[in-house]
Parts: sequence; C-alpha cells; structure tokens
Amino acid sequence: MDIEQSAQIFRALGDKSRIQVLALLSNREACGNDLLAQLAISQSTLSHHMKILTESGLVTARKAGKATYYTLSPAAAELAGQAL
Amino acid sequence: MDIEQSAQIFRALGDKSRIQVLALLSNREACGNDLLAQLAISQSTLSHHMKILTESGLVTARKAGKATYYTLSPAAAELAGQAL
DNA sequence: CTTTTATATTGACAATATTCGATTCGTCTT
DNA sequence: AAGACGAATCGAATATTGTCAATATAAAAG
Repeated sequence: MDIEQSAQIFRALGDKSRIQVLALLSNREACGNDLLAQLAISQSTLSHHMKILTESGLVTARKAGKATYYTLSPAAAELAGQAL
Repeated sequence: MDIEQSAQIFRALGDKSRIQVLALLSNREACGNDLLAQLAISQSTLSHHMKILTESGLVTARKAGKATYYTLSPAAAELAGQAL
C-alpha cells in the first residue's frame, strides 16, 4: 500500500463525524437521510464527509432512485472494528 | 475508547511524514537526529510531528542526555503493522 | 565558562479542512 | 407538468495544520 494512500485513509478516519458515520454503518447499510437523522450536522456537510469516506475507499456508495446507500467496505470494517 | 480520542489517533496517522516516522520506528528505537537524517523536513517540523505522535499515544519519548529517544507504543505497532 | 550538539518553542505564513446556507440536479409522485 | 424529496455542488467564512527560520533551552565537550 502506498504511503500517501495510507495517510489519506487515516485522514479520512480522523474526524469525529466521520467516525460516527462508520459506527452507524457498522451495523447495516444506510442512506444519507438515515445518517443525517442521527448526526447534528447539515446535509451539505454530511455529503462532504461521505465524499471523503468514499474517495478514501472506506465506504462504497450505491445509488437507488433518489437515495444513495452507503456501506462499509471490508477493509474499513476491519480497521474500524479493531480501533473503535 | 472515546470517539474523539480515536479521531485524534487517526489524525496523528494522517500525515505522510508521520507515517514515515512510524515506519522508521517499527524496526528500532531512534532519536530525533536519527529520524531527521532520513526525512526531508526541518528540525522544527520533526519536533512538531513528534509532539503530535507522542500526545496521541502512538509513540513514547525517553530523554537521555541531550537526545530524546522515541519508540512505538504497542497499540501503534499493532495498528501500523496492520495498515502500512 | 564558552562552544557545540540535540531538542523544543515561538511566530509567521500558506495550504487544507470543516462547516454552513443557497442553489442545482436527479428521481419519484401526483 | 409541477411539486416534493434526497443528494450533490457552489461560494464563503472560519479553523486547523504543516512548514520553516529564528530563537530558546538543556546537556555535554572542550
């Protein structure tokens, strides 16, 4: 694994809101609105965080109709499970 | 583990230079000068990074005479070993 | 006791990151 | 077609971070 990519992943993990998102996703898949309902942040901020999480590879996004469903990618599940 | 503390640890890991430091420390203990010799950063920048690493608990510092010797803490060794 | 060596701290600056409200873009419903 | 809904993007304000040169502190050497 490239060193800058590792840094990117850790940077993605280095934010309270994003860790909360990962925790929510550890149980089950969820769409943006589901997540939004449990986080005290705005919709645009959540969208921004989800972009960072997906770009880092920690989360994968699946669009279905209006909604976007997010799931933990396996690598993230491992890291998150160990460290959280 | 507290969620903000987790974020702090990941933030500490989210920088290229700091990951390089951890890689260097994975083999053996090293003092600042040793590290400085292998990293293309200034002394003050290294000192700053080492502060972040020690404050996050990933690295422990031991002062001996003029020098400060750094070692990976066990938790970091595990995380770093897995992710790097 | 002066000088050198190893770190730490300070102050400054540019680059990044976080956050929000407003707007836009798709998709579904009516 | 019009409206509602979920999400993404834009623009801007603010905060945090990474970096360095300069300076300070502390220990060893001469």
